[in-house]
Order: sequence, then structure tokens, then C-alpha cells
Amino acid sequence: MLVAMTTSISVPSLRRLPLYLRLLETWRAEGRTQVSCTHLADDLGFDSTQVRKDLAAAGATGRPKIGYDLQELRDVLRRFLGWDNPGEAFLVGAGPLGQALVAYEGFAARGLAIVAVFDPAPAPGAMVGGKPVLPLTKLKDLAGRMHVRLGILAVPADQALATGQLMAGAGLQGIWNFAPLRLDLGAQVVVEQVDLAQSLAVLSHRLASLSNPSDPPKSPEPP
Amino acid sequence: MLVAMTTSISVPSLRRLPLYLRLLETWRAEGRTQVSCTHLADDLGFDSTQVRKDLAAAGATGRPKIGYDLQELRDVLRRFLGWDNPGEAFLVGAGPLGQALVAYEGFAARGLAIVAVFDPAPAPGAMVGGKPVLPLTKLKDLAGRMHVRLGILAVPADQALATGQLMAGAGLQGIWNFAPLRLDLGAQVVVEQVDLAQSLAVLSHRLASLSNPSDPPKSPEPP
DNA sequence: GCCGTTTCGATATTCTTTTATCGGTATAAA
DNA sequence: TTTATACCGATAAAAGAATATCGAAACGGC
Ligand SMILES: NC(=O)c1ccc[n+]([C@@H]2O[C@H](COP(=O)([O-])OP(=O)(O)OC[C@H]3O[C@@H](n4cnc5c(N)ncnc54)[C@H](O)[C@@H]3O)[C@@H](O)[C@H]2O)c1
Ligand SMILES: NC(=O)c1ccc[n+]([C@@H]2O[C@H](COP(=O)([O-])OP(=O)(O)OC[C@H]3O[C@@H](n4cnc5c(N)ncnc54)[C@H](O)[C@@H]3O)[C@@H](O)[C@H]2O)c1
Repeated sequence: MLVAMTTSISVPSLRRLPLYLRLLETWRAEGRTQVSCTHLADDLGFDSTQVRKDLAAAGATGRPKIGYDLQELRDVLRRFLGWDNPGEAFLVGAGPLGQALVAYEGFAARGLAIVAVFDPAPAPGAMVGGKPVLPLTKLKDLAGRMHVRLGILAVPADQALATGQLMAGAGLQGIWNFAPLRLDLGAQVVVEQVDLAQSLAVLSHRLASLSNPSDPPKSPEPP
Repeated sequence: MLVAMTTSISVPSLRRLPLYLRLLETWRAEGRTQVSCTHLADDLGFDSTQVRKDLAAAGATGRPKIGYDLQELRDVLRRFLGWDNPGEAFLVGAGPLGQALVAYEGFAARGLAIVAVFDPAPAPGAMVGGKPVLPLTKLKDLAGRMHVRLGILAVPADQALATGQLMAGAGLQGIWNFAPLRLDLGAQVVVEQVDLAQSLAVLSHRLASLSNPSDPPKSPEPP
């Protein structure tokens, strides 16, 4: 067992870990066995010290001159994120977004397996991504029997709160919420919000200030 | 014309603006005409000072005791983000995710209109979300004639760089990239990354440290 | 075996972001 | 009018994160 961490990792650091992991997978496929913070930082445009801090926060340890063992670093990061063993998840909401999520094969590498799809009143025999669509009424029973902890919420915004409460009541401990709505389900349930509007806001504003350069976001003009 | 800002808004602030805007739209539908930072902060779990700063950075101005005029605040925020007039965008990649994005009606309220869909070799007459799917070869010509500035990139990761370069070459100034890959298209093109893995990492780690509480993320125990 | 180079790990500094505090203003009730 | 209250705006302090600096360790070449 690993020694307990004294300090918690910051959210910005946490969000960078998948970027490192992705690069590691690429390099592993190319046959490399060693990596250094410098390489990771160069490739991602970060500072090498920052990368080293992030990796250290995740529990990775390297050796001077050598760097990190690629395989070991990958395993440490995956274990730290809980991506080493497949976590089973329920998808609630079989709309276009839900269908895209079920079809996405990238989740497998992130320790996520969608094991059931729910919708309020599915047509009998309805399938999404090769999986049958089950009525919401079966959610609680199945969650209990399958010991599923994670739910993906992809229902219309006006249904999201009620559906989220239903999922929490069914015993799901984490909810990945794609509805554009802040969910408060109490301290027992971990809610992570996916908000495209936030990302779009950054892009829109940069684009707007590009054509209307009253507010230069970053002017790299050497003096 | 507004007076030029001396200081740029921070990305965290920028990302919070859509949350305010969403709440404002809700309250506007309920008939409210005035809002205060306190209300916004309470509803979102933020600090009221932080909200006030964000709104000020966006150019909004309120009045003591009164708060902000809801309609005016909404307009200021939308104008600041460039969401007041519909920006036209091309969608490249008509896979499941692309189809979900085309079908999404929430973009209209964020000043985004997908006006054309592209794929490498669409079947003749192929339609997605009521729009014809055009071959990639037509992208450059159409982008020039329609003066489209924004592209949404939803192609497989191994195609993303080449496709992104194609889009940049066609004159698109902003690219909203959904492929799990860091795109570097030079300083001319604004690239905003949508990375579900980053969001999932936060959720996974919180969920993992929930069942293995060696690293309590936040322990709100009053002394 | 010695030396230069590379890279980790730790510490320190700077920058950014968040939170707290205070003063002033407008409204409504007394 | 006076007074209480709610709120904005500005300034200051604190916390947090990014960047810079330094020492130590290990490998390869001489
Ligand atoms: N489609 C996108 O690209 C996109 C982008 C960003 C955010 N979102 C958000 O994701 C959510 C889903 O998007 P969508 O386009 O698939 O929406 P949608 O409205 O087209 O489909 C929602 C699905 O949920 C089902 N549903 C309705 N009520 C339900 C309930 N109470 N419990 C379970 N299922 C229920 C519906 O039957 C439907 O199949 C929405 O909140 C949307 O705002 C979507
Ligand atoms: N589906 C999801 O839920 C999801 C989630 C996160 C990220 N993503 C990412 O979004 C992207 C698209 O996802 P998807 O599930 O729709 O992928 P997909 O592979 O199923 O579909 C991609 C589409 O792009 C088209 N395409 C292929 N090469 C192209 C090219 N050179 N130019 C233009 N179009 C091309 C294909 O014909 C196909 O229609 C992928 O990079 C994926 O990793 C998807």
C-alpha cells in the first residue's frame, strides 16, 4: 500500500494528469521506455518544474539523469486516477449526446465502462450502441445489485435535478453531469459538471477580442 | 463604443460568466428585473465579491442598494462574450459526437449557429440534423464565401491535426477542438480544447479518494 | 577514476486568484 | 428628516499556483 499523502493535489494539477497520460500512451506505442519531465513539458507547452510537481503529487518518483520509467509512470498515474480497473457506469438519457457517449470507445482507456442505458419510457427492444435501453424504474434495483457507483447524466436541463436526485437515491456516489445546470445533491454525492458553454465562452471572447483588439489577451512583442 | 479595458479578464472569471448568464435567463423568464451579486453568489456557491469582480471585468455596472438591471446585465455579458449576434460555424466530422452537436439547440442562445457540416466522403444526399453533409473539399471555398470564422472539430484523433491545418488554411480563425489531442496551429488561430478526460479525471479521483479516504479533499469540520 | 551533462527534488520568488474589509450611495420606512 | 438596510465599488490581505533557482544524483565518455 502506498503511503498516505500529506497534501492534496490541486484541481489544475489533476486536470493536467490526463494530458501526460495521453502522451505516455503515445510514446509507449512508439517503444520508448524512459521519459523526462523536460520532454513532457516541451511537448505540452508547460514548464518542466510544473510537470515534475504534478507527477510528484500523483505519487510518481523518478531518478536523476534517467527520468521516469514510462511504464511505471503510466501505471502510477492510472492508479492515482482510478483508471486502472474498469469502473462501471450507468448512462441516463439516451438522446443524441447519450448515444455519442455510448459509442465513444475512448472511455475504455480511462477506466470507464458504460454497462447500462436508461431512459424514461424506452420503446421495447430499443437499443443504443449495442446496449438495451432500460426504463428508469429499474435503475435503483440494478444499481444496488451491480454495485455501480458512477452515473452519467445526459437528460434535458429541466429534468436534470429530479433525475440526479433519483440517481443519488439509487446509491450512485458520483455523477458526471452534462446538463447545463448546477446540480446540488448534497455532500454525499460527487458531482462533476461538463459545461460546454464555459469552454465556448473562452473561445468566443478570444475570437471577439481578436477582431476587436481593444483587449489584447497576450501580446508577445519583444522590446 | 465602450472604453478600452486596461486589464484583461482572467480565464477563471471568463468561464464563470456563462453560469451567471444562465441564471439571468432563468430569472428573466420568471419576470424578475433586478439582480444582486449576493443572489447570484448564493445560488452558485461563490463569493459575492468574486461575482461583483467578474461582472465588473465584463463591463457591467450596477447601483448600490438596487443591484444590476437584469436585462442590461444580460446584454452586457452577452455582448462581452460575443453571444449577442449569431456567429456562424462549420462542423467538421459527422460522427456521433458531431451529430449530437448539430442536434443541440442550446447553441443558439450562445450565439452559435452551425451552418454547414463536412465529412471526407459523405454519401450523396447524406443529411445530419436537417443539414446536408458536404465533402471536405468544399470547405475552403465555402469558408471564404460565407466569411465563417469558427470551426468545430469532431474527427478521430489521428485525423485531427491534418484536419485542423486544413481548417486553418481555409481561413477559419477559431477552432473548437473536441478531439483528445493538443492542437498547435500557430498564433493566428485560436484553439479551444474540449477534453472530457480532464473532467473525468477530477471525478475519478474524487470518487477514488472517497472510498479510500487517505486524501480528504475538503474536510468541513467546525472546531 | 574524473568530469561534463542531464535531470530529479526541494526551496524560494513572483504572479494570479480568491476572500475579507471598509466606505459610500440609494431606497424605504419611521 | 432621520435612520436603518442592502448593495456596489475599491482596497487590502490571504491563499494558491506558476515559474525560477540551486543542489544532488546518475550515466556516458575521456
Ligand atoms: N447534444 C449536445 O451536443 C449537447 C451539448 C451540450 C450539452 N448537452 C446537454 O446534454 C443533455 C442531453 O443532450 P441531448 O441533446 O441528448 O438532449 P435531448 O433532450 O435530445 O435528449 C435527452 C434524452 O433524455 C431522455 N429523458 C428525458 N427525460 C428524462 C428523464 N427524466 N430521465 C431520463 N431520461 C430522460 C429523453 O428521452 C432523451 O432521450 C441536455 O441537458 C443538453 O443540454 C447536449
Ligand atoms: N463520441 C463521444 O462521446 C466523444 C467524447 C469525447 C471526445 N470525442 C472525440 O470527438 C471526436 C469525434 O468523435 P466521434 O465519436 O464522433 O468519432 P467517430 O470516429 O465515430 O466519427 C468521426 C467522424 O469524422 C469523420 N472523419 C474521419 N476523418 C475525417 C477527416 N479527415 N476530416 C473530416 N472528417 C473526418 C468520419 O467520417 C466520422 O464521421 C473524436 O476525436 C473523439 O475522440 C468523442
